[in-house]
Amino acid sequence: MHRSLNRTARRLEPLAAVPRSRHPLPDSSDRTQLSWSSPPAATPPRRQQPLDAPNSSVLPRSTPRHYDDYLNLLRSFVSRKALEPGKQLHARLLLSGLGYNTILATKLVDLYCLCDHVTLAHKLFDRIPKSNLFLWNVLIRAYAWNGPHEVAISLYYQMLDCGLAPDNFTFPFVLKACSALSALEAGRGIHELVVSTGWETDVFVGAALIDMYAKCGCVDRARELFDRIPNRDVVLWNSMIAAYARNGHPSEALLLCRDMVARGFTPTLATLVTVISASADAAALPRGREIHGLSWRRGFDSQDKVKTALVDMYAKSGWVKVARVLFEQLAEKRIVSWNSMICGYGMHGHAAEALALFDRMREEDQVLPDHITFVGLLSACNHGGLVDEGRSFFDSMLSDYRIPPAVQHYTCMIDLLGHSGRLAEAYKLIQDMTMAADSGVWGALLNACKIHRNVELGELALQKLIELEPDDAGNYVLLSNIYAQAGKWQEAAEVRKLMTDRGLKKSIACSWIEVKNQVHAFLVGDLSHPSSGEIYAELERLEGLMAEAGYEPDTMPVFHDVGDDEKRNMVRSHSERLAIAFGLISTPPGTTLLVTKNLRVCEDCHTAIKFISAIVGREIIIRDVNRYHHFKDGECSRLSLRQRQAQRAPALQPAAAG
DNA sequence: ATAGGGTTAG
Repeated sequence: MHRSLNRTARRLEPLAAVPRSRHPLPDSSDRTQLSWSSPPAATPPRRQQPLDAPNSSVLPRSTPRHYDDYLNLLRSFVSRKALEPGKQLHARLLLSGLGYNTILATKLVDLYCLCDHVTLAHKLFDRIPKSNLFLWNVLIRAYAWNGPHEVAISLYYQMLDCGLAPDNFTFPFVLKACSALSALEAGRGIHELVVSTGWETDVFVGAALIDMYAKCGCVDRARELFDRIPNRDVVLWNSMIAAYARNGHPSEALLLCRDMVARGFTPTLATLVTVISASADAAALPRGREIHGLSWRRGFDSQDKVKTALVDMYAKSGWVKVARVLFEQLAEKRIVSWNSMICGYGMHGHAAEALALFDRMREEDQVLPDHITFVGLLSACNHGGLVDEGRSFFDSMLSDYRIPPAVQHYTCMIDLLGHSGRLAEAYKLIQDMTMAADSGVWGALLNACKIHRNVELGELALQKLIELEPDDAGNYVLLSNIYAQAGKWQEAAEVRKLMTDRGLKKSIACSWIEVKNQVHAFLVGDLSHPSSGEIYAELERLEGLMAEAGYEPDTMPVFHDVGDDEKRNMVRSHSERLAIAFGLISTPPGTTLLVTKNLRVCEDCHTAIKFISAIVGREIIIRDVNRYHHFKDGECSRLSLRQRQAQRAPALQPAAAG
């Protein structure tokens, strides 16, 4: 009836819209000082009476004028996030009899949420009628933003139980909580309701759904949804681009960005940061530079966030010096920038530079290191063979910076100790861990066991790995190699059989190189490239020169059940070699080559590429799944075992020189 | 009255 008088009608709405039985008030003994308590049961509230209507007992304090004053005050508190005045007003409202007014209470809940006092907000929420969708939205939002995210989802279900239909605000909030938890099942259920309530094509709801699917790893679902939304805006495009980027599809991210520009959308800062990071992940320097150019044309390149993404991109593409130049240009160096540069040095094996940069960061004293800084430092120590420095960083995390080491830090330490042959120490560290060791930790130990040919510990690590990830073929392959190296052919074969019995296949090695803006990918023994003839001719030419220089193929990485000649052929046509040979014949002499490989570079290729770099006089950068290898003049930036041992020798015998 | 996307590691 009075629906057309929206404002008035809302203010005057009857209060008892939610049956009390569904939301029992806590008993009175439980009430805290600030609770929005209803009057004691002996004098039940006159719930059917409009709040600010004349009432013989509360007439002076519920005049409309009074109400508006409160509302205006609360509005200003919300906009200023003024918590203390809000609390005082809360107390006064309790006395004034406006304690049941949904709108005022909701504003107060809103204020408490915005001031990070979610507990207080929730207490208040529990004591007021919940007929108001806005009230639910505000509280769900608070938990979605600040956690615990589970509460946001459970509130959403409670809201449905109350018979309220979620709207275009509820969905993005609750979906954000699902994203944070990677709660795919809950997200799917919410999606169903989105569809049946007709909100699927709303850009806000759509973006939230895309984000949820992306963070649960379902890029394809995200894309289906994206395609179904007719009127997309920039944020929706950005969400989909980010969905590809975060799920390991950098090329799709870049293509979609191109598509977006082609359709007349102007990239925003978020677009550029996302695609720059995508091209960093793809180690796609030409495309990264193209986007650098685009950022420049759009006037975004001077922004620190773009610049930091570029630091990361250039570092990952092998241009560490350019990254450093951009890093120095930053107006303000925040933790992300320091981390990008430190990690950039670390992954290229420039341990000294990484450590020096960390020292400078501490001297400048503007920002504190975080857990990522330590991942970077530890991996720098790892790639530089600095075991004792790594140990001391690891110890200082907690003692100097109050950062408890997380699983990743343990993984770095196991890697570091393990690579250096300190297997017992590594295993001891796993046993001392304060949390459960994950597959990364055991994987690091297993890898170390392979390098140092420790069969017993390797078996143990593999047992753990099979429990944790029974479907990962790589584990079986590693153990099989350990057995093979120890001459235990029988066991090696059993592991291989176990793997095939379970229907597992090793992922196929693939390497790629970009030449003139085009990606050329190669599989092992690949003959499909148009230049295959020239590629294999080049490899043969190099092999002759390598043999003269003293190169001996090591066929150990290849399984024992293959004949020697075949082994030799398999090794010589490893994908990284094909990519290098193609790079050599299709770029001018002296050009640095950047090859990316989806798995690790095998030991034999590692040796072979050292020879190649010397023979052709080129710098060759290989980015494998773990790190970067810079091959130059017959050497690699990845220290050999002997070099590592030489480095730590002085530390082991401090007094000997005396 | 309330809303969505972006950078570092693993």
